[in-house]
Amino acid sequence: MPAGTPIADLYSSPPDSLIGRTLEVTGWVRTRRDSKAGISFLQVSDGSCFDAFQVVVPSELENYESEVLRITTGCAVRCRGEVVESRGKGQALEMKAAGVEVVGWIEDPDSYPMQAKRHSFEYLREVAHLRPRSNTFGALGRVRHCLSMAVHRFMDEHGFHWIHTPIITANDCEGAGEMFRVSTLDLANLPRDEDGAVDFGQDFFGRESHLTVSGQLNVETWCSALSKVYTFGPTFRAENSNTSRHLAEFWMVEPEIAFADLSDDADLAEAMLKYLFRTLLEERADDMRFFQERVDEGCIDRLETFVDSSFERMEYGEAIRALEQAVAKGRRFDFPVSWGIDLQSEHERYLTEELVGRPVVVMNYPKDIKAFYMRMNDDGRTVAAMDVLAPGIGEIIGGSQREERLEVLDDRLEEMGLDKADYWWYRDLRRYGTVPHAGFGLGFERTILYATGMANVRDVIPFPRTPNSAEF
RNA sequence: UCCCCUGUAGCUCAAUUGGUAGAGCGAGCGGCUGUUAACCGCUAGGUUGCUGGUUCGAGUCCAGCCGGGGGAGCCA
Repeated sequence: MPAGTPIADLYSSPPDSLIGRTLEVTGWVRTRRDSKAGISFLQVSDGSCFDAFQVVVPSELENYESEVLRITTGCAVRCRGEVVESRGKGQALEMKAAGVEVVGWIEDPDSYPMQAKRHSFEYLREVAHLRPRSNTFGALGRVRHCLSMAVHRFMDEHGFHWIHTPIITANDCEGAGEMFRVSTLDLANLPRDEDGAVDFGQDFFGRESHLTVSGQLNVETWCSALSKVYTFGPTFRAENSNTSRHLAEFWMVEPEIAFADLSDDADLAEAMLKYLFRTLLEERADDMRFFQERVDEGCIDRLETFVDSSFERMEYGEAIRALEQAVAKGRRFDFPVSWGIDLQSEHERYLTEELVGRPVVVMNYPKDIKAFYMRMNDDGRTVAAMDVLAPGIGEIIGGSQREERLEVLDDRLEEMGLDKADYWWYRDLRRYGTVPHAGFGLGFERTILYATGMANVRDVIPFPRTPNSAEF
């Protein structure tokens, strides 16, 4: 019982090669329209491309009255018939059905959650199991896949190796935010040590373990052998953050390159993003056209401009000066601007949305606001860190050159009150054949937001996990 | 975690200063048409998120709880 010819194939093949052929189309009915001239029209979608395919059903079919006229939005069907030139406008080809089998009915059409009408994204989140059947989410599914494959293709073509860094980590030293605990202990009856603390020695791994917040530390080890590596997988943050750009479970691309500095890192970020967006424009033109028409009319222009222009690069110090100049001209910010501050959302927005008008890379931040592993610059007060800021989204990439000098790294660990012993294998990389290297993390969902003009990360991942929300 | 907004039919929303609910879309039926966001007519559909309070009377006011959204922080 194989599926029918993919509808994408019907649209990508020359019409002449299809006309006159008898074949099958399988999918879900988007709409049914009847003509009392004795025919019905079914728009059948199988998700292989944006467009549905029109099936013309003559009333002569033996199940026309009994079944075809009862077909509603959402029914699963198998249609067999001859491909003919369409007599109507709006499509070149259509199927003249010789048989229509209703494979799956809609139990109660009146309460079917995915009716043939516009739905709000908020509503669709409540029916995440059915929302893939909508135009928008079908398009997002194909776009997400396209970008995923483009990540791997870009990396592969540039000599990178995909490293499957662990999801579970027993290192309590990743540093970036709250972590989800992984445990097999009986929560109702926790083992205690003599001090009354939970005895994690009895836990599955014999120590505390968590879900990873980043594959970076692990992937650095493989970078120090295979030179060009990356991770691409889920990461987890137990932060209680409730915004349109945060998820508790999200996907991240993390390249790491050896014999490289921050400038090489920014070059890589630029080349990769351009490749991703160029691929998207080429391979999912149908879906992007939809986003342009219904979601964000500027999305295609934005990507085309991005692909054709170079990154705007800016030193942190320059960014501060630009903000101070804006203040001098009367621009108001809630948070005061001075050298040394971490940029607030409003500051980032100003830089990328107002000052530059497209993504901007801010480089070399004050050391006190950045992580221990970022490389100390010669000025002694900044580190080789970079953030790529995008309009409407904020930070889409965070990266840095890593500190490859053991003494400097140790100083930083001490300065930040971290225990060297916890980082023994990370420090080993600096003891044995250490090398300048750099990398970054690209937020995959935020990238999709930027590309499509969607406004909320919960809508660009199939099953969003956020505080208090893990249905489905 | 903090601040703001919000919760009425399957969905999107309306309901004057508190007087016990309406429309559009969707659905069902009928009409019309090679239709395509089809169109026209009729019909069905609601214990107004939950609990309590004020009042002669609560969708409307108050308190608590639950859910949704936006923003902040954290970051990707």
